[in-house]
Amino acid sequence: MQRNQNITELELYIKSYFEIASSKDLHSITSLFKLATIKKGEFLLKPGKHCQSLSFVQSGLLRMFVTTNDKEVTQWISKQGYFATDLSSFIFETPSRWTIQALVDTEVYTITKNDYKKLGDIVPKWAEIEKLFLVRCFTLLEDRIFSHLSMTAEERYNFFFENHKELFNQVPLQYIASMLGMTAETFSRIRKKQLM
Amino acid sequence: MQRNQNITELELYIKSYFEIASSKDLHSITSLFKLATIKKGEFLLKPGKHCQSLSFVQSGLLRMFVTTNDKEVTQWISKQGYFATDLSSFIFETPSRWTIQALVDTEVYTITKNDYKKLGDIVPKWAEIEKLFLVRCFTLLEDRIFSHLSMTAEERYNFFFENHKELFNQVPLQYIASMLGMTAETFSRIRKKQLM
DNA sequence: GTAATTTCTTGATTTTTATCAAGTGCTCTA
DNA sequence: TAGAGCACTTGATAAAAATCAAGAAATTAC
Repeated sequence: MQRNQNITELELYIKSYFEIASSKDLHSITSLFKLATIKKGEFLLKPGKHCQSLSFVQSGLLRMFVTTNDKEVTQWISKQGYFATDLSSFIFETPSRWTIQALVDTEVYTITKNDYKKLGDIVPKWAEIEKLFLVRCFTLLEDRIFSHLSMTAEERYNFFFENHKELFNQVPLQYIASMLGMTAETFSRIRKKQLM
Repeated sequence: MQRNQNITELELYIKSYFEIASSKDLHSITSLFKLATIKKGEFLLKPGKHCQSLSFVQSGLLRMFVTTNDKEVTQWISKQGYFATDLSSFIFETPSRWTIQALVDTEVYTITKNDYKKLGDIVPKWAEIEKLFLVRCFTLLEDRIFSHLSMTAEERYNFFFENHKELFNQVPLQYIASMLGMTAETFSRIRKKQLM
């Protein structure tokens, strides 16, 4: 029962985005994802390693970041219903550039590279589903670039706040600041302004 | 002869990035792309339209941009060996967000949505090639976001200059400035500094 | 529950970048 | 070849954002 309920998030996700998938296909896909728990502070991926898995966040939060000489840059925070991986490393089997770390105890449905490769054989429409998924991701990144070309820090703050309110009291704000391309101080001042 | 030489760029591209494709597959793919010429100033795509085609630049330059109330934002400039399309519109058949316009007379190899759909049936490994292509694009965008999270305007200028020198005397510089997320004035000042 | 650590805020200051306003030079065209 | 439009530069100024330095507040560890 608990098990069924857990799998629901991932199934729901695929179902809602890819109507294309039949119930049978849906089950073929999700059954290859294994539930795992990552404790707060633990790492799902470290830079230089080959990323061997693709994870779907069932609950909790994962942060993807890079540490350069002087500073740490947060690229993305995956909340419930989002995926986390170093896509390039996962697909091309190159060394990973990102660190992925749990911000809180996090439940993930994880598929290994090996099982991932099987999907094409098992699920007739997998190629199509995968394509649609990748294009969706591509478009999100395109939008994010656009936000840096056309918006001020304050506009990016507001836009992100509208779409991810719940993160603002679950995540150290410095990480959101970094992800939006501003310092923690600037973030703090914008935040104050918006709350008044 | 001329014809053979022309097709080469696209074939070379696919060949060099996707070793996976056999000569036969290669020809199946490229033969669906039709050569077309877009005169300087003409449009390949206008916002609101459904993007019906994917184009590969054989020679010339295409600019992808958005016009908002107050300003025009250049998202990308496709030079020889690059593709141009509104990917989201092309795949999901939604209204396009971008304008794509030729900066100079431009030769493109273009495939229609209809023909594109056939590729999966004609080329056994198409799904794999397409996936690799999309992941490559995804990674480029990821890098671009990272550049906005971690670099100053000057660093972005230098990085782009290193990788796309030839654009600097082929394209109105204001477009490159916009694409890098800075004003034409800032771009001009950085440029002066680098030339001295 | 208290100390230690981390996160967040605030103020002062500097740096970066945008904006505004001219002016120069180039290119295309008639 | 004159002149109309662009594209680019330059300077002065304003605005945005970063940096530096304390402190306050919250969280974690003991």
